Amino acid sequence: MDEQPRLMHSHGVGMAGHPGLAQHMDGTGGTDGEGRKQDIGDILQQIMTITDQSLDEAQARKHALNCHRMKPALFSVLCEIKEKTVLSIRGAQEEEPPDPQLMRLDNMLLAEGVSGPEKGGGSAAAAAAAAAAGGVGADNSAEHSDYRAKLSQIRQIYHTELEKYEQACNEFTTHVMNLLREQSRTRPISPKEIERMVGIIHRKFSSIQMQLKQSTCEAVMILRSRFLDARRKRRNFNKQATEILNEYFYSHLSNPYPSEEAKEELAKKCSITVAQVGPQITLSQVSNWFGNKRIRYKKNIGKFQEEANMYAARTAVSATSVSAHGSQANSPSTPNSAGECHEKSLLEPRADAVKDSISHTPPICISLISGSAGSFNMSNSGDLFMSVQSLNGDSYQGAQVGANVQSQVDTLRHVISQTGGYSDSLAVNQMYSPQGINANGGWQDAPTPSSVTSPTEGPGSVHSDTSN
DNA sequence: CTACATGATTACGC
DNA sequence: GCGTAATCATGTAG
Repeated sequence: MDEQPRLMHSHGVGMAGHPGLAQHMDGTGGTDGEGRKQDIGDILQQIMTITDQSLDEAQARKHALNCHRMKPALFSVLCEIKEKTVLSIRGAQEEEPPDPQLMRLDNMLLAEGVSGPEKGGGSAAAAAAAAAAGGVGADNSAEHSDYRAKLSQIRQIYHTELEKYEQACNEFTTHVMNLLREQSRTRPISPKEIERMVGIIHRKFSSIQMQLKQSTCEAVMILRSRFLDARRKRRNFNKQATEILNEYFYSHLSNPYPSEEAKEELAKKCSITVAQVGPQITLSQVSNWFGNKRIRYKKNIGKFQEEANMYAARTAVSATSVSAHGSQANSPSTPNSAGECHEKSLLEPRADAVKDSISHTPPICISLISGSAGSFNMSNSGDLFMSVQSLNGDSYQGAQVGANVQSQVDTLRHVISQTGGYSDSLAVNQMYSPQGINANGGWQDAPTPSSVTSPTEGPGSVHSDTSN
């Protein structure tokens, strides 16, 4: 029933609209269009008025509320209720302990010199890295500076990012605080809640910061591991350095444990000998070298026999020239290593033992000769010469020693050319067993033929320091 | 490319 | 902290 008229009405309205439009388009009926425009304008005006009115009204109401004498009390009550309901639930989470992971990251960044004071930290960390790698720290400055440069790069990026984050955090916090303060005029927002909100924002940003710290740490670790890897990279010592080390080793075969000073000496000498720009040889490298040498020599003496003979011969020659001429004019490296090191580091602490060995000197010489085929015995030659030198200093008859040595060298050469003559030595080994035992004492399990043959221990231990 | 040489590192004991 | 033994990883000669 109603349907019809309504439809009709709507239709009518629709139809009423259309003709107007058509008319307008036709360019006819302008007055009618003007009237409609006016209508729309009126409507808009009305709407605007209404909005303004309502806004004003709202403002007025808001103002009235704010100015209401009950407002502060009401507000505080509402706040209180809110605190009790919402905040108390979250209250437990409020005070979380400092994140251990974050602390770790912070500590690491500090240790690596990323977050510490400006320049010192970086180089300190580089030095630490170098120390960890077993280096001296002063060497490989090129690698060092490279490391430092990259570290400071990381550092810079880190600080820039951190600053950015902090700034963003502050901006956002300020913004939110303003917003909340503004809102607090209309809804119950206590300062405490604002504080809490700020806390949440800070936590969010600190989690972002943690990511930054984490990635910075990763970058530092990668850099560091590369730095260490670079150092770890093996480079063979050059021939001269190896010779110096070998000379020392074989001339102290009975006790191839250079003292700290001896190591320093050797390291210096090797580095100097490496006249080129090549890498310096550090103390730890000398230690490594001796460690490796000892173990490898011990494992396969046969393999090193020839080498041992060669160096023993050299040592003998140099020692001869030393004791015969009292100077080391020729071949700078060889006599030096045989001479200086012994005197300075290896001989001095064992002066009593050396004195002890005086009476044994001739037999030792014999042993040297006879045992030349076995590197172990050869080793004693070096020690022997060493003690001879010191004995010289102790006003032992130099001439006699010189003669002894000379004859040894001659025999040595002969024996070396033969490479046999080992079995003969056994008997003589017995004669100088103190020396052999010495060798066994300090350089114990050396499964050298001579060491095997060397018998008793009793007196040996007494003299064992001779070679030391 | 392979085998060996060799400097460096690591695990362990003292 | 040093030494040993084992091992890794690279250099080098063939």
